[in-house]
Order: sequence, then C-alpha cells, then structure tokens
Amino acid sequence: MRVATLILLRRECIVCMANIDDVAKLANVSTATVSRVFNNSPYVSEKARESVLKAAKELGYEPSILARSLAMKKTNTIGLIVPDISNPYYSEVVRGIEDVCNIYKYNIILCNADNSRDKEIQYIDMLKSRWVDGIIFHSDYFSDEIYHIFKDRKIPLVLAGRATSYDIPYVVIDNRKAAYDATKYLISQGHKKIGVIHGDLNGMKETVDSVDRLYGFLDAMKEAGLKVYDELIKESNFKAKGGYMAAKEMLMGNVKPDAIFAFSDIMAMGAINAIFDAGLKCPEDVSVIGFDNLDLAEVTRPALATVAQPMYDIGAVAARMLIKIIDNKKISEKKVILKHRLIIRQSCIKRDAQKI
Amino acid sequence: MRVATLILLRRECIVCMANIDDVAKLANVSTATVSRVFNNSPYVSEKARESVLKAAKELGYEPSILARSLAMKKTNTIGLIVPDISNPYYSEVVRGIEDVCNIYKYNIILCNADNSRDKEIQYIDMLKSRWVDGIIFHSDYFSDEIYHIFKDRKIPLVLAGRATSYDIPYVVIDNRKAAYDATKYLISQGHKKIGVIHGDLNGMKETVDSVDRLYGFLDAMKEAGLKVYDELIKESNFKAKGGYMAAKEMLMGNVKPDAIFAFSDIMAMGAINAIFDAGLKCPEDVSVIGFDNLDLAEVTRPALATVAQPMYDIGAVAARMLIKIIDNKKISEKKVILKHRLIIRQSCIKRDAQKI
DNA sequence: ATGAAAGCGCTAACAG
DNA sequence: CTGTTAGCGCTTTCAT
Repeated sequence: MRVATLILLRRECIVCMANIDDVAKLANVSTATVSRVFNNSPYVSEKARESVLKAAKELGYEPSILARSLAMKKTNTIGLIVPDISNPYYSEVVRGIEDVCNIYKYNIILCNADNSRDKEIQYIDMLKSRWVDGIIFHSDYFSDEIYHIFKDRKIPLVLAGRATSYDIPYVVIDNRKAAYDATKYLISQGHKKIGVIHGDLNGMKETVDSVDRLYGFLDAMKEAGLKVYDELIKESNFKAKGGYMAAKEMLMGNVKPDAIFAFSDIMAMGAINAIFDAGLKCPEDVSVIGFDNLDLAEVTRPALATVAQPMYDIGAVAARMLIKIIDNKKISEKKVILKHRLIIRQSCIKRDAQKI
Repeated sequence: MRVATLILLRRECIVCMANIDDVAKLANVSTATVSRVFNNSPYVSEKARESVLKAAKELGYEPSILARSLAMKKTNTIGLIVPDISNPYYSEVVRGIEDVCNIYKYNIILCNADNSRDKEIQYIDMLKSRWVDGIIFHSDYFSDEIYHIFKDRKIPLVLAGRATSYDIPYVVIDNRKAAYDATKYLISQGHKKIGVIHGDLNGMKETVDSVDRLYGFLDAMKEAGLKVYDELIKESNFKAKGGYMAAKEMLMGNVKPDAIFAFSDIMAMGAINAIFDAGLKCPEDVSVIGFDNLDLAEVTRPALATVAQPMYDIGAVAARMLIKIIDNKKISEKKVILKHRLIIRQSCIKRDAQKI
C-alpha cells in the first residue's frame, strides 16, 4: 500500500525518480543510512543494508549524482577541450583519456572547440560553471591569454599535446626533434629539395606545433647544408584537401620537390594524391612522409611513412596526471615527454644521386 | 574591507568560488534579486541590476549550474552515446549535434561505447543518474533489451542512424534503398560478380544497418537476375584493415569479383589497397563503391564512389527533435528519413561485356 | 550502528 | 520591484 502511494506520488514529478527519502521510508531507516549503504560505509548492519537495497530496487532508485556533487563539492567529472574531434588524431587521444577515466570513475564532458579560440574560452567558462574537477586542454597552441583565463579560473589543468613554459603540467612529444628525425631521414635517402606542408604558424609568435616542427625541419636542413626553398614551405589546414592543394602548388611551381614532409598523415595523403594527379609517382618521383601514424597510414597505397605519435598514451597519461592532481596526490613529473617513432613505409624511396 | 573578508573566507573552500550569498551581501540585496539578475528577469530595477553585476564581477561570481540544475530539475544537458568516435562518420554526426546544442544552450556528455553493449548500458545508467534531459543514441542496432532499458529509465530519447518499430523517434536514411541504388548502379555498369563487405549482422536477428543494406543489395541482384555468390559476401569491422582483409580473401578465392561494395568508405579504402596488393587495378580490374561519403573519399586515388549519408544533418536533426521533445513542443514527424545520394567517382568503371 | 539536522548553491512561490 | 523562505537530493557531523 505504502509503496503504491509513494510511486503514485512520484509519478507527478517531472523527473520521475525515487529519491533517498522514499527509500528511507520504505526501508524504515533514516536517509543517512541509505546514504551509507550507497557509499559502501562499513558502519551499517547487514539487516539495514539488505532492506535498503531491497527498497531501492523496488523503487528503481539510483542516487542523483547532481545532488551528491553539490553536497560533496566534487563532480567526478573532467572537462576535455579539443580543437576538432573529426580529426582521427584527437579521437585516439580521447580514447586514451576515456579509458583512464573509466577506471577511476570519472566522467568526461567533451568539448569540440572547432579550432576557434572563442569557443575554447566559452567552453572553459561552461566547464567551470559545471564545477568540473579538472580540465584537459588539447590545443596546438597555448597563448598568454588562455593561460590567464585558466589561472583566474583556478581549476586543475593538464595540457595535452602542447608544451608551455608556464608552470602547468603537460604531456607531449618532442615535436622539434621528431621533425628533425623525419627530415634527417629524408636527407639520408638522398633527398635534397624537400618541401614542407605545415599548419597555422600563428605568425611564429606563440609556440604552436607547426612552429616546433618547422624548426626541427630547418635544424636538419641546416645541419646537412641543404638549401631551404621558400616556395616549398606551404601552409595548410591539417585536412586532406588542404594537403592536396599545398602539394599541387608546389608541384606546379618552379622548384620541384623530390620529397614532401607533411605535418599530418591526412595532409600527407592529400599530397600523395596531388602527386598522382600531376602525372607523377610516389615514391618514385616524389617521396612523402607524414606525421601522426594514424591507422590509415598503414593501409593507403603507397603505405605512408610517418612520425608516430603515441596518441592514445598522450591522452591516457594526461588523464592519469589530472586525476592525481585532483586527488592531491604527488605527481612524479609535471612535464612528460613521450617518445615518437619514425615509421618507414613505401612512400619514401632512396633517391639516386644522378637522378637529381 | 568586507570584500576582503569574503574573499578570504572563500579561500578556505576547496572549490574556491563566490556564491550567490556573497554577491547578495556585497550588493546589499537578497539572493532572489541576484538570481533574477542572472536569469534576466525583467522585474529588477536598473539600480539593483547594476550593483549585482558589479558585485558579481568583483567576486568573480558565476552561477553554479549544478545547484541550478538541482533546484530546477533540469540540467540543460543531453547525453550522446555513439559506438566509436574514432570513426569519422560519428565525428561528423557529433558535429551536427553539437552545433544545434550550442544554439539552444545545451551541453553534451559524449559517451563512446566502444562497440560494446555493456558499455552502452553502463552509460545509459550514468547519464540517467546525472539527470540528463535527454539522450541521443546512435548505434547500428537497437535491440529489445536496450529498448526496455530505455523504457524503464523514462528519459526522452532519439535514435540516430537507426530505425525501429518501437514508438521512438528516429532519424535515419533508407539503408536498404541506398544499398539497392548502389548495387543497381554497379549492375548498370556491367558488373555481374559483385562482392559485399558488410559489418556485424548480429545473426540477422535484430535490425542492424548491415542487414538492411545487405537486403538492399540482394533486392537489386535478384531484380537483375544475377547470381549471388556466398564467397563474395564477407563480414568485416568497419575499419580499413578489416576491409583490406575481406577483399583479400575474396580476391584469393575461386570466384573473382568484378566489383566490390563495401558498407563503409573506410572499408572500401582497405579493399582498394587489397586490390593493388593483389597485382590488380582499381577500377580497371575491380570496381569499388563505398558508403558514407567521408571527406577522405574525395581525396583518395582512385577517388571513391560511394553512397553519401547526410551525417551532419542526421546529428543536427536528431538534436533538434530531442530538444523539442524535452521542451514539450510538438514534433511534426517522429520518423525522419533523410535522403542519401549516390556519388560517382573514379573507383567505378564501366565493364565491357566481352571482358567478363 | 543509527538518526536528526544542517548545509551545498540555487530557484520559485509568496508576501509585501 | 524586492525579500523571505521553503525546497531540490544528497552528505556529514554530532549525538545517541
């Protein structure tokens, strides 16, 4: 009888759910006891526990995380801001973060900033007002402006994929060294006129991935005493079409590249197609190397040589760090630099000296 | 003086934020007035509004969405469950949802079910306990089990990418017709031994995309009086490597296909590479058609013919429907079927009759 | 081991 | 137009 009444009562409510009072009443205990049962407190008699569980089941009760968060001032939620989830690189990072968060019972609010700084800031505000316990921020730049916004917000923060000189933990690869390695490899294969397809350089003012990588490229070229052709350094947008256009321009220019280094696999794939469309062959006429080592790199033809980033790990490590910080645990290292790897595949070929 | 005290007080608090009381005190008004200001109530004097805003700014106050949600029993958040964000198809759907949600000031909790039904159910529970206002569920199947779970949970729900006979709104394309169209096109080009690479068929028991599409394929084959070879119907996993393996098996078998219809562009790309690796040419020896029309389809070589799905719109329409349902507005149509489009590109060629 | 009660930050009658 | 007050559902002392 009582149960029926309770259920009927609840029916009128929009969010049609039993709450802790209902359970307490039905189980003939106090709300405190119900709370204890659902928080696995040891100080509950077996008898009380059972009747609470029974009542909860009967009413279809589940604790409201909302109310709990408010009471505990802890949401068990982290915010994640990425520039563009439709980029497979980020999907993979997200997977790493997700897996770790699942282990530690954290939820994620994923924010797709759409490569817009305004949106990033908007999302930071939103996450703050939702009391997320911390934020993982993945962007290819980290400006003073963003730094100050975060500083004002006072939320635990970990940077993924981007280093900074500010005192903020991050997990990255050594982009400069990675680009250096890739370029050096191309040079070792006899390539001399090497083109680059990079992303936004942000006027070289702030540190962005593409700037690091471009420096790495220049390091290697300089070391080898090779000429760097301005016409072979093209800006693009990390998309396949962008890579295609950039490569096309190069191939139609005065200085023909014998190799192209694209700062993402997707752009590299575009470049390979531009080479085909120009009536040339990859790698016979132009070698191509990418960056990221997406799954796709392995199955394209020619298979794409590339610099492998540990995308999943970047996410996973960032998440581990953030959760430790939230829990006020010591983190052994605030600046984590993960290893990159050069992956050689068919899109690069050794160039004979005489052919040049 | 007063301000300083307040701020100091707050410092001790873990979530170091000013709350509505602080603002009310500093502005010399009641909390109700502060609340009114932040909810744009017209019944506030200009004077009060100003001093509230000033105080809020001084204290860096932002309303807690958490507390607001609890008080209003509305979170302005929707849950989104997808099988695998690393699949570009889903990224694009997510973008559509996001854009609409941004307009209507909804937030999204994105759940990546990792193609696991257990995880899906887990996420449904989580979303429920977070009081999301509604859920968009994108999966390639919708089983009785899942239906009943949702029914018990009583949360507004919209299905994306999957039709159902249950009384649940959905937005989809006509998968059967789409596959029929693609197959018919291949047949019209003179192909006879057509292979198929599909996804999980779930024992043909529940309706999943691949089953619909397979039926569409069979419809067209039957209509044309063509023989369907079991050896040319291969199951795969919607990934490039899977498509590669499936195509390889076909090409090494007794019955050589003259065309392959892959149920996703990614698998189609894998198939094209398998064709190359078998020493054959696409489209000269084997034509390939995909499904989805990802950005990538346009930039691969040969460019990939495919069945275009309006991915972004599937997301956007689903989000619009859900928000209307949440707001108790009439929705004109509960079952939305969006248009697919056949996109012809170089990976399909006309086969001469004599060559077969 | 258990209950009463205060409080988390906000909204929404209600009364003025 | 504004303030008072009673919740929203949960956790957490503090008694018992």
